[in-house]
Amino acid sequence: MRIVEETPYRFRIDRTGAMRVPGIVFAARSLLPAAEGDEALTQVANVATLPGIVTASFAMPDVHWGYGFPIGGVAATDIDDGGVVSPGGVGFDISCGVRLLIARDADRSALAPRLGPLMDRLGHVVPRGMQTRGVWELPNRTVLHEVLEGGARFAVQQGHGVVRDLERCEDRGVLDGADPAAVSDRAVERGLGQLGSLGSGNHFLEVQAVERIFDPDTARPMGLDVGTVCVMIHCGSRGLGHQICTDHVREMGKAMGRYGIHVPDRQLACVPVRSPEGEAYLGAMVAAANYGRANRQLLTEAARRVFEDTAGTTLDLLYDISHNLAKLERHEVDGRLRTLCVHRKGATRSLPPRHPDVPADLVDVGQPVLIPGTMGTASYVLAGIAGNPAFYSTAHGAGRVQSRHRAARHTDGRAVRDALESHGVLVRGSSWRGLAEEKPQAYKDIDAVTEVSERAGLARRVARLVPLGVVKG
DNA sequence: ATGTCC
Repeated sequence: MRIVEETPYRFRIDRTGAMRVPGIVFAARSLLPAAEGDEALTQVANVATLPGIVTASFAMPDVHWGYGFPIGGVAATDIDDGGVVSPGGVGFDISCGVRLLIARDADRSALAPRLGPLMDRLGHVVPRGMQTRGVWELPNRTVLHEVLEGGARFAVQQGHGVVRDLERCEDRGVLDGADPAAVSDRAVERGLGQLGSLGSGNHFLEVQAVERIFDPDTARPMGLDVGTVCVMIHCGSRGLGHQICTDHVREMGKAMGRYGIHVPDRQLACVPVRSPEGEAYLGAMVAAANYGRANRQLLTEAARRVFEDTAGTTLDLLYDISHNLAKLERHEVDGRLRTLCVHRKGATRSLPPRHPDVPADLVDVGQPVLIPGTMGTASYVLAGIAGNPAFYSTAHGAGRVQSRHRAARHTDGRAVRDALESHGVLVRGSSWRGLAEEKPQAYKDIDAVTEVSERAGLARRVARLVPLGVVKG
């Protein structure tokens, strides 16, 4: 496999073999994996073989190895030209995403004396870790089905939030087309008790402060200034989404042959979007997406109660965005407007100014793009820009450079906590093993990832946020 | 990511 440097921030994998389109990697030499034989870049090339794929198999600056598709991958298929949908292009944690809340009445210096008690309270009320119960244990399947169909909108209707929250959610907090019948009994069982919980791995709830503004004219309407206190919530659809992915990968693996589809990796199981199996997956995926959005909404309410009680401040939602999702979108390809199934796996949608799906009061600046770093490092707010070449997508995080296993091999989670606290970041963890797996050294440099995202023409940096305290899944 | 393998 040959990597061609098109510009310092854009690399091309030329078509070979069964590839239908080239691979395009937005990165810098310093972020690019050791080119030949790299697993993530091989996955970029594998994705390029999928039926109906258009333009290119894209990789974002945080690309790394994943299940079938790379994490940090974007692939769009033309649904009227045999285009497929692949659960591997969404990921196991369907609708995993980020929301950012802004504290209205307390800046960093005002909050400082109360940070310890605040983190203690957050640590007490935010459910996290494997197999945890959520803050809203659903009484029965009927209510769960309402979550699957209504997402964050249903949560707000039930009193868990305010209407303004929905104006700042992707798709106003709910995607149409959920099909609870395509969600297995086992997925439902797993989903009943976990709504309003972080989970584990890289998921977190973090108290942050704006440390630097890159673009004041965009930061101002977003409500961000140096010293502004924020809460970032990163979580997904827990066991429900995981089970849906597992179920539908299995079904697609069996059905693929009937559609004459052959892929270079069985983890790329896929079927045409316009097929019974494809529609079933998308209906179940939308249900999980709505569950993930309701999950973040419930955790928002838990954080709000703590901030109001402990610091006397209200939390306003800046934006909520998923970075693991496939969406049917209209895009112009080769001069023709087409309906595409855009897979974003570890990639953030980033709509430009004046796009109709950007919240009305932010339409002049573009969609907020939320990019968390790893525990103890910075996170970023960016804004979508016109001319994004990857179906309006950009990076989603720092991106791993070490596997979980390698990260934890010679590291004690206590040492990770101590190092963070010595830098003034309060840590409320879930497991020592988990902290070791998430040590900052296991990830790429988030400053580099976001700088390259900007230089590659994917988005523009607005603000850099630093952590004050982290509740870790 | 995940009742870290039905």
